[in-house]
Amino acid sequence: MLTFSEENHIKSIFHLSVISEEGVSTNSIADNLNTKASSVTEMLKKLSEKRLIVYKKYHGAQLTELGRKTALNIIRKHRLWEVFLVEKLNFKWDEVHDIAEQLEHIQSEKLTNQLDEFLDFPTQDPHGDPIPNPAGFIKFTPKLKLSDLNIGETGKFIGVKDSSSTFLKYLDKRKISLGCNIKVLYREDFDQSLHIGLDDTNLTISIKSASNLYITKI
Amino acid sequence: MLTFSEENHIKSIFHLSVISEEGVSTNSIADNLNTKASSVTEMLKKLSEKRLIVYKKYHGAQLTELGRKTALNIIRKHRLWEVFLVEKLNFKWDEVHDIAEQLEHIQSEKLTNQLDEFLDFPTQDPHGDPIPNPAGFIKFTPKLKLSDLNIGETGKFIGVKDSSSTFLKYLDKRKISLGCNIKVLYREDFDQSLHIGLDDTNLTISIKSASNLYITKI
DNA sequence: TAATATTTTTAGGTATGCCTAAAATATTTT
DNA sequence: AAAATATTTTAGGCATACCTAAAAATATTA
Repeated sequence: MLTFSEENHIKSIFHLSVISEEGVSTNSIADNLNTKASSVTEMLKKLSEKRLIVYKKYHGAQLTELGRKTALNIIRKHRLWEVFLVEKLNFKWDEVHDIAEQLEHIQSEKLTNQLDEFLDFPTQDPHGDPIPNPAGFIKFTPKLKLSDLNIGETGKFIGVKDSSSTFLKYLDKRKISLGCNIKVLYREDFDQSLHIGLDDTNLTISIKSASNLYITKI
Repeated sequence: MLTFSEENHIKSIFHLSVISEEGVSTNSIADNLNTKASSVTEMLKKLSEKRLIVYKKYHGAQLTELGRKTALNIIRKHRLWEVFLVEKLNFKWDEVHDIAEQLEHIQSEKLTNQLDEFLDFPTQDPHGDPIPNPAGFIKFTPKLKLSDLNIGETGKFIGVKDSSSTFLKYLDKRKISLGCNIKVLYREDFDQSLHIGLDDTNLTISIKSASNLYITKI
C-alpha cells in the first residue's frame, strides 16, 4: 500500500523517464510535482527501500519493473476515469484532469476492471493517450498531429501540444473545439499552410498551428 | 478544504448524533473511527476552530449548521457512489462500502451533480438509506422491515439489521439474497411467523427473522 | 585543471495525525 | 457527600511529508 505522495512520485518518474533513458533527476521530479529537491531526495530513499526504483545518490532514479507496473496501474486508472468523466458524465476534455488526479488513487482492482468493462475496454483516453491493460502493457502510438495527415484524410481533434492561452484563444476564435472533426482539403506548397474543413466551414491554418493540434484518424 | 481525517470525524459525529441529541462523546467517536480518545480530542479542537462543531471540554461535540451541511455532502457522495457501483458496475451490496469510503472524499461539486444526473437522481442507496440533495436536505424515512408489511404486500430485500454470520448463513440456506422480492402471503396468529413467497418458492420465517430484514415496498 | 556554477544531499525545523501514560474532570456507587 | 470508577484531556513521542539553509558532490567553463 502506497501513500498518495509515493504514488505521485512514481507516476512522475514514469512520465519523465519517457523523455530521457538516463536516471530521472531530483530537480525535474521536484519541478514536476511542485515540491522541493530536498523533499524528493527523501522520497527517493523511501521508494528505493520499497524496491520501486533504483536510486544512486547524485545520479537520479530509474523505475524497477515493479515500479513500472505500479506507475502503469495508476496511469490506467487515471485514463479510465477520464474516459468515464467525458463519455458518461459529459465533462469537457479540459475539465477532467484534476478530478482524475484524485480518482487515480482509489484502491480496488475490481473497481478498475469493472469500470474498464463498463466503458467497453477503451484503448485511448480523451486526449488520445493509450490506456494500459490490467497486466501493465501499454501500446505507445506516436501522437498524430494534424500536420501529419494526408490530403483528403479526416481527424478528430483530441488535444493541443502548446496550451498557451494565446493559442487556445486562436482556436476559440476559429471555432476549432475539442472533439470536432477536421478534414484536410489542400496543402499550400509555398508555406505548407493547410486548408481544412470543419463541420460547416472551411478555413486555412498555418503549419505551425497544424502541428500543435493532436488528432486521431477517423 | 478539509482533510480526509477531518471529513471522517464530521461524518462520524453526524451518524452518532442521530442516536443521541446530546453532544457526541469523545469515546464514541474514537470507537467509531477505530482511533483513540486523545486523538479525537485534538481533532475536536480543530473542528471547533473551523466552526464545524460546538465543542465544550468534557461535554462532547455537536455539529453546527455548517458541519451538518458538510456531513450531508459527504454522505451524499458516499451513497451516490454506492448506487453507481451496484447499478452500473455490477457490485454486490456488501462489496461497495470500502470503495465508497474512498470515493466520498473526492472533491468536485460538478462531479457529484453529474453523477447524480447520470444515475437518474436516485433517492435511496442500495441499503435503502436516503440520499441527501445538493442543498443538504435529507428525507429520513424509517427503515421498513419485512415484519412491517401487510398480507399481500411485496418488498424488495435491501439489507439486514443484525449482520451476524449465523443470520447471514440462515438467509443463504433459504436462498434469500439481497435484491430479491419477497411477498407476504400469510401471518400465523399463534407466533406471528410469516409465510412468504420468493421468486419461485414459498417458505415460513419467524417474526424474529422478519424483523431483521430491511425492505422497500414495491 | 583549477575556479565557478549548478545540482543534490544533509541538517534541522514545521504541521498533521496518530499513539501511550499520566493528570484532570465527571459520573456512579456506597 | 465521600470514595471508587469511568471518561476526557494534557503532556510528551513518533512517522510522514513538507520546508529552508548550509554542505557536499557533480558539471561546466575559463
